Amino acid sequence: MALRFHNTLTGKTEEFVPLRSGEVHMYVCGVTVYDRSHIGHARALVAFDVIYRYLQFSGYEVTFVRNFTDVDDKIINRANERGISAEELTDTYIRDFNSDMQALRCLPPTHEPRATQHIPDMLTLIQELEAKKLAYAVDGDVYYAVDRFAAYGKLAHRRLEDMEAGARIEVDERKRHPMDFALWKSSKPGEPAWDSPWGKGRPGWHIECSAMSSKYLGQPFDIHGGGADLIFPHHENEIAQSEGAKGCALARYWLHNGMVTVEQEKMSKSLGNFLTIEAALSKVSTPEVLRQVLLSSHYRMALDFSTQKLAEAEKGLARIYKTLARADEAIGASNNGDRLAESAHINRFREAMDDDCNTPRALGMIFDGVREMNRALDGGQIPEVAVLRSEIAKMGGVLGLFQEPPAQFLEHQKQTGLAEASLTPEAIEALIDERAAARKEKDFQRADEIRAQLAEQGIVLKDSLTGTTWTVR
RNA sequence: GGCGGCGUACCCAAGUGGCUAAGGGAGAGGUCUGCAAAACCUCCAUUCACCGGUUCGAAUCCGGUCGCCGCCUCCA
Repeated sequence: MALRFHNTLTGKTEEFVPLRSGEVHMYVCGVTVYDRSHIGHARALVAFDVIYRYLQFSGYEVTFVRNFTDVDDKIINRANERGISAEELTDTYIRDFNSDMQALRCLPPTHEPRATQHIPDMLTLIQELEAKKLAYAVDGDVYYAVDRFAAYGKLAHRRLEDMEAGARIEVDERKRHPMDFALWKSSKPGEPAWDSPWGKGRPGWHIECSAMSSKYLGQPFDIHGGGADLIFPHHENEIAQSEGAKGCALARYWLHNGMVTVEQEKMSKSLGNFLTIEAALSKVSTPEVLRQVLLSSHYRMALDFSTQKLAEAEKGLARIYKTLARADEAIGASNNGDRLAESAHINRFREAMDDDCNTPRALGMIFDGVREMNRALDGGQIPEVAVLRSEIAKMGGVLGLFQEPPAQFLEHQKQTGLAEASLTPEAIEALIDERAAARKEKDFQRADEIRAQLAEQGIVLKDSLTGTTWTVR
């Protein structure tokens, strides 16, 4: 089966055929850097990171562009509040963003352009629109004339007339049409400003994506992605700008991820229910746990975030890593199953991923593989184990999961759990020694007392031929 | 008001015309163990919000009802 994506533009799931064979050009809307990124951003970033990885896995050469919006009202206001420059503010949050991305194992895109570094490209584009009478200037501002673009509303599947009816639109007398949007805004004193044919000012929000996407990817390009909340107006306006100016399509496949909700409500600052990536990561033993949660539901569905989901993902990941650790021990460092032909697992994984990047189904395949691997381990079938181990590594590579050495993951989880318990490893070891002595004396009553005592404090003992080891919870 | 989506077991979550409704978590029993843990095995939805219809056959298509969510304003 061929790779298929759900395309917002057509409302259908379609086979993916890139413009140029073997190459994919993809643009994803990044973040506005005026604050820490939250788990809603993480959802979008991870979703498209997996799509990026899977396209590469499928043999495509991918050019992936993701922007930083580093000029906008929120940035200016926040910088003023703090008495720092907009640039200082955005530099700080770009650094934080990068560290979040690294933690979440998101691969760096091919290009990460910043809006402020592409002002001339935007000015050129606005002038093209003005020349085509798709834009008009009023007192140093420039607006896009939506009713001059016949296809306006085609992405969001709305008609201009319908939007006016119930919409909460601020009436701006200077606009020719209530839905007209700013391409260029005149600046007040003290605000970041660039020279333009219309006087000092700064770009509107949507124009940067139109300018930067075509600059790095050409037009049309293959895939344009972002959160579902960007469909209207942001992406609709990008289409109006780019297609209006160039007379050809902007992008062919429009992909949108679903929103993250908390207790059934979308995260937002006003509701006070947003959770930063940093805060979410502080609740888990390793960042992969958050990534696992994010990939446990299909990228287009709404995802209701909860600490329960984190806990379940933590257990699921631990199950996988435990098996991988067993496998690595059984196989030994030298041996590997890479040379062996791909088996049914990889093919079923591909089928799941080909189906609009169905990561929950793909994870199901992986858990199937894990069970099979444990069975092979129990049965001492090492060659089978080696093949499965290599397959799971490959599938994990596409999802950006199971990338840690298993022993390291398990140790990490142990440490995290231990931090919540009130015991030191030394104290635990001492009790284990005492228990070992008791067991040697066949004093099982005392031995069981120690087990129970530790269990009460969340420490689980595991006896084996080589001695007793412990884990948390 | 317009547009879009969702409602599947105790919880999470795939499946969108036809073999036994994936997978994970929780729970129950078993194998193993001095006892445990882990792992494995078995069980855990004759049923997919509800009501009609189409069909040889529907969770899946069509119509309607109820409930929830998102967008239409800055938003990933």
